[in-house]
Amino acid sequence: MKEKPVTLNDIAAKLNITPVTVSKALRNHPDISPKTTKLVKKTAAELGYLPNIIARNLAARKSNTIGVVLPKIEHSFFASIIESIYDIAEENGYEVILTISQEDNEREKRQIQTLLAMKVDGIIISISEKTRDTSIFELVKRRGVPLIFIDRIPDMENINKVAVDDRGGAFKATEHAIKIGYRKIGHFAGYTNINIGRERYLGFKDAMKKHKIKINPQWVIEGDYSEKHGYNSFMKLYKEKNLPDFIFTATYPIALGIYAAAAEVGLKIPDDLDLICFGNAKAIELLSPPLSCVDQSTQLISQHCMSILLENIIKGEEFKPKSVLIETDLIIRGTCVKYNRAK
Amino acid sequence: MKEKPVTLNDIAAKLNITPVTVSKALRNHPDISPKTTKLVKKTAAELGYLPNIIARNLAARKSNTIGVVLPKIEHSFFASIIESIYDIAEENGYEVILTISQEDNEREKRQIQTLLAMKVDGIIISISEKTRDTSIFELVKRRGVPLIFIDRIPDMENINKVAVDDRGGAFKATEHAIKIGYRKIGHFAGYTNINIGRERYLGFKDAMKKHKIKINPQWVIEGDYSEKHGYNSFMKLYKEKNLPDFIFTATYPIALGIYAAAAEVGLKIPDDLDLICFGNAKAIELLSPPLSCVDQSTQLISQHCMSILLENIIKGEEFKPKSVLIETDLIIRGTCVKYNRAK
DNA sequence: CTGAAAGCGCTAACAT
DNA sequence: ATGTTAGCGCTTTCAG
Repeated sequence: MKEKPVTLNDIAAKLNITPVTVSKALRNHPDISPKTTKLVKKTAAELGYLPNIIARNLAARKSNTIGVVLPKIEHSFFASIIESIYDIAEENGYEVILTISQEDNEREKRQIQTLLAMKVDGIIISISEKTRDTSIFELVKRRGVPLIFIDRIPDMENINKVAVDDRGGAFKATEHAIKIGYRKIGHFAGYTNINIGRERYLGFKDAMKKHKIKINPQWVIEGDYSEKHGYNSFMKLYKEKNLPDFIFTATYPIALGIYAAAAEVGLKIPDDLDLICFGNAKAIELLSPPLSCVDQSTQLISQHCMSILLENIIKGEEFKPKSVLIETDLIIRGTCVKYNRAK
Repeated sequence: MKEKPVTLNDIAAKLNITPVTVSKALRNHPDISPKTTKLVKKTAAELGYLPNIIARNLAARKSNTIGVVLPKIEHSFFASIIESIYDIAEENGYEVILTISQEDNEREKRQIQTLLAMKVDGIIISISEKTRDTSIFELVKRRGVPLIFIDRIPDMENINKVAVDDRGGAFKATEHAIKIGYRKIGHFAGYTNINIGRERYLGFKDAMKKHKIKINPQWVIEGDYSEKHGYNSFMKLYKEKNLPDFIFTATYPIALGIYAAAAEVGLKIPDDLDLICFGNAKAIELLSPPLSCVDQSTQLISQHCMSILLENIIKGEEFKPKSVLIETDLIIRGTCVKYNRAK
């Protein structure tokens, strides 16, 4: 019933040559004469030969695969990043194995172990919001497996990383709000145990400090990166009748939560409450009003990430860790346009 | 410098037993005494042993991996599906290898070949919008690799599939528009060479026919599933001053394109043009007005899909193909609420 | 309960 | 230019 897969041996037998010759021919090894190579390839195609990648990887001690660990995929930032990673990997002849930690650091750890066990040639990771223990990353390094962090990066020395200029971007956004006239400014922050939450908060602080505006600590609310955080934090302040005029949010889902909450209680954006967020997405472009944001190029992140990782894979031990910082762009749409609280 | 990975042999040597015993102990084989098993596991942990999955798979002729081929990932429908697939796979001890065809049928074909070459235990696929040739799927079947199609399904006999009741859902949406009073109804369709495009069009037609409304062919525009299709098709009709009162779109990105185009030319939704789309997403819930839609449960799709596939993997040859049809729900939000063209 | 033998399908090094 | 030998690290019979 079930077709037995053809192997190197089958095609060798048919041609009265050895499997080794076939193997080499298939991989365009210069040893083999063009004539034989051609013949072998033709026969392989006829028989519907597909190499057993598992056996190949075992023998070659190389998997031609890179592992990726992302905290989420249902988020346009990560979805977009992984799409380009796949594209670039394919162009360079690599497979990719994606795992999703779901923001769970234990799961993340298990997934990294699995990736090591699968003998991936390199690992790309954006850590979960709960990750604090870096020992697993040290293990990867000790094993000599090239590793690169993107966007969400632990505090470690001598690592490859592609970070976004979170602090600078947050500064730009906050300063823009100040420049158009806002003073009562809040920040719905991400957890500050992780770089992106911390840096975005610092950028916010930098701008406030530069313009000598006192930060109202009640308006700075730390939480996760979700809509829920935005919704709940807004509602809390709303019930306390303690809303600021303007909020800078650490992610776009947080802003989405605010949109939903504001609609629910009948407050108008940007008239009653104005906003800007960190991170771009199709979803916020079509909001009403379209949400302004700090844009981070996922294209650039993926490109730098892959080029560093591939170089590291090729050079191996002698490769010196590289670090790239991606600049951000301020995109002003329907929010954060002008001061709306002329009381 | 680089740590050499510990193997079965290393831990066998240390314990003065054979690798075979170690191998069995690690996998809780009943052969081995609890005492030895415990000792082996302890030592393995101490040495930081990680099994070489490649070698294991080669020897066991089983990869414990399922392959997934999706046309896109930056689309909330697929992102959501793949997230649950990962979760369910993990619960059942399977790895997943995801590939993305980017709606390219050639790439899709290569990816399926790679998956076969990697000896995956099963394959889940949602075909690209261009796929017409089904020979590669026949090959998979001949090779005896369990295969299941989800959502986008080719015309084939005897296959596992989890489809959505596209026709019924499209009917519901269109009929709802008719019931609230619309008569000038258009449909921005997907390519009808693929089931979802075809079925959604048929559902639209069913409803029109049932209510004896003539379909204006100029208002039925076939295209891909993108925003661009929505934008361009809207603009075309707009320029011809030939817009219908109401449009049912085959996907939510198409509707997003219409929102963008309408905003550009200053037409108000739902007053000047009303809409409903097939497929739900966070992004459309927060539009202004929130877009009504036909909702398809990604949860259910993933669950059925995985349970059928896993059963097929276990039963092998004797398994009879299964087919599931997922019902849809009409979600009415800020569009498609009442007839707005009281002229 | 433990081990010895054999091999999964392929590739790398070394001949010829 | 082709073949020989050996082995990647593990698992599966089958013997003891």
